[in-house]
Amino acid sequence: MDAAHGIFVDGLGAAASTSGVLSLLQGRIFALLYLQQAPLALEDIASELQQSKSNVSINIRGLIEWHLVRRISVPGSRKDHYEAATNFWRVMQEVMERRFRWTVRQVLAAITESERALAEDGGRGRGAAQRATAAFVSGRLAGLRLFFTAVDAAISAFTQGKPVTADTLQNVIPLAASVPRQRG
Amino acid sequence: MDAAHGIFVDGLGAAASTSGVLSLLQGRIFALLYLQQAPLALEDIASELQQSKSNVSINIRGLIEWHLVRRISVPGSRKDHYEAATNFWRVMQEVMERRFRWTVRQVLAAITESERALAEDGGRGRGAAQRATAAFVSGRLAGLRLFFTAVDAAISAFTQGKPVTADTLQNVIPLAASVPRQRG
DNA sequence: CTAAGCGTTCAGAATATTCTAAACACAGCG
DNA sequence: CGCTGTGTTTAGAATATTCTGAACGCTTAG
Repeated sequence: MDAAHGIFVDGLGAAASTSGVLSLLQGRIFALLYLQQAPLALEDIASELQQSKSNVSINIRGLIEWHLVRRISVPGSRKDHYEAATNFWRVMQEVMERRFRWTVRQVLAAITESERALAEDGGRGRGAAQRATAAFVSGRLAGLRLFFTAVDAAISAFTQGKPVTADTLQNVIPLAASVPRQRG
Repeated sequence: MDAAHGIFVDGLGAAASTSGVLSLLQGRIFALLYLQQAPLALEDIASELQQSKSNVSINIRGLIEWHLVRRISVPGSRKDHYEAATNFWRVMQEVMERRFRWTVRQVLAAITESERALAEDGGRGRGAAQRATAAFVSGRLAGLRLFFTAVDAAISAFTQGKPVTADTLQNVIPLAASVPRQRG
């Protein structure tokens, strides 16, 4: 591996490790493959990056799931070979859907569950103070739902190639709990 | 903490832990504060979530940096109090800039460094094969740069409230290294 | 049918991260 | 002044993650 290649592998590895999507090693594997004209065998990747085959095997599976790497069969050889994919837009769609949107849905699900628990609880507590608290909580949940629903819609539009504006998001600002005096 | 509150805290904790932005505990802290009418002291948060004060202290610092929580001073008390912020758009801008965009810049920096190393190397190797390889690598780096530059611009536009379309991104598809025969 | 080559799985080692409790620093009160 | 109640720092414990090498199963060459 020459100098440029080494720098690229290290750089993408570092970027990947802070991405929240790929591991450091996955970044390195992709970088190695991306600058390669011919597909590489698992063993070649492992030795080039000084990692065990098992580790490369596991990490490369993730890269394939993100559509960042393709497994291809090379005629003369029994080994699996791999090459970098270059349709980055496809990868981005995948990340948007499977990671960001999934997290958004998790939040929405939590809100829904909390609202249900709150409603069931309404049959119990009776005091005026308790009703006021419930109303406050309900309002807060509604505010968060509004925002995350908008985010969900924005991601959906973006991945479908439609233009996206932030204006819905910008205007979702529930009232603060108190008038804060910021501290120095 | 009542049932609805508990569900919300657990749900946001789970969501946060897979977000790549917040830790599990940060998700829980925010959830706790968000459903609270009055600001809470550090100690209250720690005892409610069954964590040490030091741990809460460290995690809450991150929440403040993301503008998800505000530190406020309560007249009667010497303790620091905290309340949830509700300007989620602001938070999103921050995350876009400080996390996504930063990763994008890391990739662009890696590309630039690699290109420089490649150019310096050009003064050395002389064979036709070596020149062809260098040309290929150069093309690959250029392709990646194109895409990530577009992503950078898109993030920039989005955080400034301008509409964003994916069309630039969709069309950045460098040629594959080989014509792959996909394996079953 | 056997043996070799290959990728994957798995138990445990190596490493990184998260968390705690004790020590510390700093403020306000007596 | 010193004492008390704060938040922060820090060293190390607890936990989670990543990595390795051996074992396994599958395929194919001989």
